[in-house]
This record gives sequence, structure tokens and C-alpha cells, in this order.
Amino acid sequence: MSEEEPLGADDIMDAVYQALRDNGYAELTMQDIADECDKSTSLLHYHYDTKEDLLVAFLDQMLADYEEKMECRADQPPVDRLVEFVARFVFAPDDTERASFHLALLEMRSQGPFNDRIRTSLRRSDELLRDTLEETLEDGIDDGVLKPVDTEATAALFVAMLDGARTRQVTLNEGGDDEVGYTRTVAEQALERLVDPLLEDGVDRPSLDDALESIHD
Amino acid sequence: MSEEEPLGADDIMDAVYQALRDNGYAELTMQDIADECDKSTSLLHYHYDTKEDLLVAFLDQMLADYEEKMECRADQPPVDRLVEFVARFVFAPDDTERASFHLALLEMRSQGPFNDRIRTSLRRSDELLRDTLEETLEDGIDDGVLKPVDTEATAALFVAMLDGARTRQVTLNEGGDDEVGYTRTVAEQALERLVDPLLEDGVDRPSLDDALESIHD
DNA sequence: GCTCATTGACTGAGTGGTCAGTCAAGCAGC
DNA sequence: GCTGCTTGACTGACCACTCAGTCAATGAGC
Repeated sequence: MSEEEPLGADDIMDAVYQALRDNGYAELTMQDIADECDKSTSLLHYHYDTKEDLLVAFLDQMLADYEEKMECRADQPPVDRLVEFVARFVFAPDDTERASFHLALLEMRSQGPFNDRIRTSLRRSDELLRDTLEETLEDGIDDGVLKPVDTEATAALFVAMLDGARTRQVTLNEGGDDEVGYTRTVAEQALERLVDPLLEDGVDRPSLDDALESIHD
Repeated sequence: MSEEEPLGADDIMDAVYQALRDNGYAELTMQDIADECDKSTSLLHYHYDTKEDLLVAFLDQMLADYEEKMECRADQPPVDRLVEFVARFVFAPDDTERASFHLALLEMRSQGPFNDRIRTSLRRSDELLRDTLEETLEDGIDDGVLKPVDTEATAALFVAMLDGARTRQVTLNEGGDDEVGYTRTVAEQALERLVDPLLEDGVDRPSLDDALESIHD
């Protein structure tokens, strides 16, 4: 109530998020966003000159939020952070909210090459993700809990794998069978086949389940 | 020239391919496709009732082509096929043709959840891809050149990884530096960190470079 | 403490442009 | 003269964006 920001700004960002989830990016109209916050499209244009401006503002805010969240975790042990990083990609097959939002993000990513400003925003978020993981790996090596490896290539491998798994889950997910979710299968494989061989002798890592619980804060 | 199909059908399919590459999926109009084959949009509607019909036909043809290509390779040794499978994802950073087409495919994938027919087509192609790899792994295990593993989970891991890497390369690729391409980095890591530990003692595998050459036929 | 100018938030009714799809007519080959 | 392919002109829907104006709050001058 006593914010500095123009009172409606956050409402609009929330509306963009909801509208993206409900309609996807390709089908997203200014009207959808306006409906979501019970305002007129004219108001959106009053605050943001163009639809693109609005979406770029939304991406930038998302990026800032993620950045903040990552900083809080920097004091945890590297191996915990590594498993947590993997776990952060996993979501239940029936979590349609998250699937829908990530689907919209994927749509935006595929528009990156056609739009400089969107691409710039997305590239920054990609860098943030990989840098976070790279730092975690470096910390682990420095602390003597991880075997020395090419941290850049390893980070690339992890991110590609988890991201690819999520892409499949959000685009092809077969309704809600009893299956556990594609990303989760891949995440478990990643831990066994890539993380475990990296641990120095005698070092243990948390299970995926433990990590999943610890990120629900 | 002496096909059963209506003579113009292949021309139209080619035009769809070109138009997808040049315009992307989101921006693709019937006019773009018509221009590409120097015909009118009315003609497209004469052959295909709706734009969706046309695109589904295009996807189905692509799938059939890929299926045919895979069958030709079924007699190669499993380890060669495995490395070839990985190599097939790799493309040079300056191969903008391929990048553009895969980008359009990614756009279509992100539309899958909103379109039953597109999703069905894409799901079939996803299954084909993973089944191919799974069979290769099973053959390798049967032949005693690969250590026994959960072939389904392993195939999932490989496909997720390569697909994720390609997604990044086509959406965020930084012009043509001297870099070697993100997918290639990841592919090399995949061979060292995932394939090599799978080989039975004394079994060698072709290098990525060899495989890259052998698929240029 | 009343008046009046100013501003910021907000709206409804357009406008112009784009695009998938329709339709009636032209025209080749048989 | 019929069949199948092809066309240009047209239509109706949709959508980002504009514009002229309303309304409430703020604040200066008296």
C-alpha cells in the first residue's frame, strides 16, 4: 500500500505471468493481459509503449528475481548446491502451472533470434544459470570434494541435459499417467552417471528427494 | 517426375521447408509459402484445406524421410551407430540453414500442447528418435561391446542432452565467432563422459570427427 | 477552507493493417 | 465440354496501437 512504485506495476507483471500461463506466448494478446488484471488494454499502453516493451520488462523482472534467489544459497556446501541445482529443474507431471509457464518461456526462446531485446534478456538468463553452476563446481573442486574437471564444459553438459529434458516434458507430456516425469528420470540419471563419478572418495551427496524437499521453502 | 503423388505436392513441401527456414513458424504465412513456389495462396488451399493441414502433412513427410534414412543404417556396428547418432545432432555454428530450420521446428514443438495434430506428429518423431537409440544400445549390449544398462533411461539421457544443446545453439548462438558450436562441445562431453564408461574393455569407438564425415553422404 | 489548474490513472470507441480462407471465373489437356 | 489446376479479388476476423476524453487526487493562491 505504501510502495514507491506506481501501484499497478506489479499487478501488470502478475497479469503477464498468468496470461502467459493460460494462453501461451504465441496466442498472447494485450486483451488477455488486460483481462487478467481487470483493466483496459489502453492502460497497458499507457504504462508500456508497446507489447514488446511490456514483455521485455517482464523478462527482466523475472531475471532479477532469480538472481536474488541464487544469492541466498551461496553459503551452502557445493555438493548440496549441485544436487539442488539439478532438483530445481524437476517438477511433477501434474504440475501444469509450471509446465505451462515453462512452455511459454520456450516459445519466447524460440522467438529470440527474431527479436534483439528478447534475445538479450534470455541470453543474460542463460549465462546466469551456467555461471551459477560453474561457480558451484569450482567451489567443489577448491574444497576437495569434487574431482578436477573442465567446469565450463561440465556446466554446459548439465544445463543442456536438464533443459532438454524439461523441453520434452512440457511439450510432449502425456497427461497424468502414473509416470514420474521425464525430467525426473533424466535428473536421476544425471546424478548417478555424471555427478557420482565426480565425487572424491568418501564424499556423499544428498538424494534427489532430499534436495527436492529442501527447495520447497 | 513419375510419382504417384500429385505432381505439385513435392514443390509445395519444399516451399514449406524454405519458408519455415526464412520466416520461422510464428511468422509463417500462406503467402510466404506461396511466394516460395511462385504460386498463389488459393492453390495451397486447393491442395490443403487449412494451413494446419499443410503443416501436418509437412511434418509427416519429414518423419517418413527420417524413418527411411534410419533403416539404411541398421546394419552398421552398434558402437558406430551410437557415435553417429550423437554426431547427427552436431552442426557448425555458421550453418545457418540448419539452425533456422531447427529453430522453426522448436517453435512448432512449443505449439504442440495447443494443437493435437501437431503434437501427435511430433510425439511420433520423438518416439522414433529414442527407439532408434534404444535399439542401438540393446544391439551393443547383445553383441557384448556395451556394458548392460537401463537402455530406456540411457536413451532418454542422451536425447535430452543433445536436444537441449541444440536448442541453446539455435536460440542463443552468438554470430560466427571462432567458437566450435555449443552442441559440438556437449556432444564431445557426452562421448567422453557417458559413452566411454559404457564400452566394454578393449572396445574402441570412432571419434566424433570420423562420425561427422561418415554421415555426409 | 474554497476555487481552480495540473497531473496521473484509466477508459471506450475507433483505425489501419494483416491474414486465413472463399469464390467465381479462366484455362489447359483430353 | 468436362475435369482438374490455377488465379485474383474479396471477406471477415483479429489485434496492436491511438486518441479524445473522464475521473479522482494533489496542491497552489487567496
